[in-house]
Amino acid sequence: MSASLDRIEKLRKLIAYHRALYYLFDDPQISDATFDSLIRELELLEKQNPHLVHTSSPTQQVGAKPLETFVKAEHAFPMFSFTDAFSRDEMQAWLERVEKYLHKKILNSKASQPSEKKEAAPFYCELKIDGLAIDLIYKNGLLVQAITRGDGLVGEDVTQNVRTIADIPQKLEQLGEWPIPEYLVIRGEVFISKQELARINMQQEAEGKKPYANTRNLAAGSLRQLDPAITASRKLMSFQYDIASSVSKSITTHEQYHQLLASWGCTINPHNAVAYSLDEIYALQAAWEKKREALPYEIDGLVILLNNNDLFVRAGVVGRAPRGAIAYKFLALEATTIIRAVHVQVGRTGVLTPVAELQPVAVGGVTISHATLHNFDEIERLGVRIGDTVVVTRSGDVIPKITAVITDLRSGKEKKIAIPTQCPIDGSAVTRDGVFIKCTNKKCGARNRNHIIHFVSRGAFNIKGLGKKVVDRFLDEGLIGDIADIFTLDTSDISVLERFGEKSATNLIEEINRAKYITLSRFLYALGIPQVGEETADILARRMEKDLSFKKISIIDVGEQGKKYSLEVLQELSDIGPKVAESIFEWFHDSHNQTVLKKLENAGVILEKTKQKKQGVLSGKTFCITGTLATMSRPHAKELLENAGGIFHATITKQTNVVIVGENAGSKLLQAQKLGIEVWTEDVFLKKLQASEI
DNA sequence: ATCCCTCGAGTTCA
DNA sequence: CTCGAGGGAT
Repeated sequence: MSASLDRIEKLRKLIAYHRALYYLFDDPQISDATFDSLIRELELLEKQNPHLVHTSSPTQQVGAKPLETFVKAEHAFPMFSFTDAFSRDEMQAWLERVEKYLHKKILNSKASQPSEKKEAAPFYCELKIDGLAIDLIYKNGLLVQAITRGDGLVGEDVTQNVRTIADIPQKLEQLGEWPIPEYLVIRGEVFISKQELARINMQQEAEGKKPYANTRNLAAGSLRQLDPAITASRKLMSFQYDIASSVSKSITTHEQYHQLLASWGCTINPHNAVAYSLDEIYALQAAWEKKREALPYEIDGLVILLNNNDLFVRAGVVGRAPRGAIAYKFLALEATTIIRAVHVQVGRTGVLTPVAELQPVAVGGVTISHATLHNFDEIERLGVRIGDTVVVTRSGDVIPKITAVITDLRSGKEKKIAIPTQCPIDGSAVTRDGVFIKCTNKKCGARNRNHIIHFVSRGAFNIKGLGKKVVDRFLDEGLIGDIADIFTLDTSDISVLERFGEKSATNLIEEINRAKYITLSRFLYALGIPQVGEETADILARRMEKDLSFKKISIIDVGEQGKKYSLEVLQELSDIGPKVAESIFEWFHDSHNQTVLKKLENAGVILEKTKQKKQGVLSGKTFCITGTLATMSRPHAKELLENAGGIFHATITKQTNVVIVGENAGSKLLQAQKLGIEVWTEDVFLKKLQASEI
């Protein structure tokens, strides 16, 4: 119990500190998502320990106290914030809470039928824009005061600055049937576009000033300039979305508030919508999560309100937020968690890679339990220790990344991560090579295993049915010791293994026999020579094929007895310089490698000529694929491309002629647009292929 | 000597 | 997908 008390105290202090940075100084040092993550942990702990909750806790407060530089102004109607929901379950729970509190079903089964949509919708959904809320006070239709949220009760008077925002009317005009009340308090969001953030940050950088972290940050900073001229020079935008003061009794829904606001000349977000069911809300949320990138401004979710104003008021306020509304946020792309342990892996090249074992945490829709720390310099740079609370991100990239350590949450029991002095697999000595620490034993178990896995992988020997799991079993059973042993396996070796029947054993052996015929280029790649990947292997193969006859591995004349391909000759090849040449030379010079080559030859591995590049409609063009293609896998697309004479590359370069985009296109699409590269959809690609067959 | 471009290598979860 | 580093151009 005292451990959680300690954690609660630390969290409270930390949250109060970051909240002050955020609200008072517009200078957040952690992201909103990280902040949310901390708040949620505190809320959970407080829930488990209700006796420890008191009003001073940050969970019981809104915002922070205003700064002294602006004149304080009291809100006539307190400004609240919203409770967050991150999942459908939480939305469901919210609805149940509200219904229980009101003793009333919000959703009657009839209204959720599309044909019964004549009644007012139960929900109103708005985009939750990442800006700051503002109170706008109008007297007889004239804007007299604008107040920031502050702590919800007292904010700052920023009227002069707000007068520079075009989207906020200085004077309301009656455009429809509704008269403008004498006294009116409108709520709105002030924000700034992503484009404007980019423009201003470029300026800041040119002037050697600190760039703004995000659009919210910039909007807040711009609104709180003491000189309104600066505010005016930045294109602040605004939508108005609520009326706090009372209006005609005939207005019964939140949707009508928006119609009213529009009829008075306010700026309304055109994307707001009503919803008749939770399912509709889910669909909207999912749709916006996809489309958010395309919006000119940042949104971090949707705000869902009870559309009926009477019910909304009756639902009251809980803590700091109205019960009748909820912020349905998009999946956070980062979260905080604790490092439970650090394991060291050994890769094919002998590099020791530290991998953090994390307390599982949901980030961007998946549960993360491991994250690479890359190398020991990275650990040093982050200053991370075992037991630390860290920030894990998963933005755009699929691979989770530890981006920061929250040192304020340390209890003192965290352990430093020791730099290994020996290989964790076999205890061999290690050496330092740049940022990497490497196992010196070339036959190290882990290295051998990963080497074999590389050898049979697609792009190399491409032996189907021989993946990591099977390789591990064969190694454990002593069926194979090195890559060459694969080719001398026979059915009887395998079929004795558990869960390996006659049939699957035969299939695998057939697959292995088929793989014995391999192009020189793939063969060289499969060997796993350091610095030699697919491209370099191809260059090397094409050179060797010019003056050699094929089939026998022994024709590869590099290394100890090598005369044909000396270091000098290798370096003459494009893209091969002294380092790569030396790596190749050394690999062939190694006696163990020579033995393996001989074993491969004896086992019947036959080299074939690397395929000539075909001629076709796509000849001479270089292609790159991003996203998921609907009608074919990527390797298949690659094959089709090459059959039509095209060249496939995994990455976009200046030499790329065409980028083919599928579903969920990644960053490559943006890059292509930047470089002005032609973009084809899958349909266009298929049509071109068809044209080539005629 | 310096910059820019490209390749190699490592890695997560469902 | 991104980082680091090798290779080549300037």
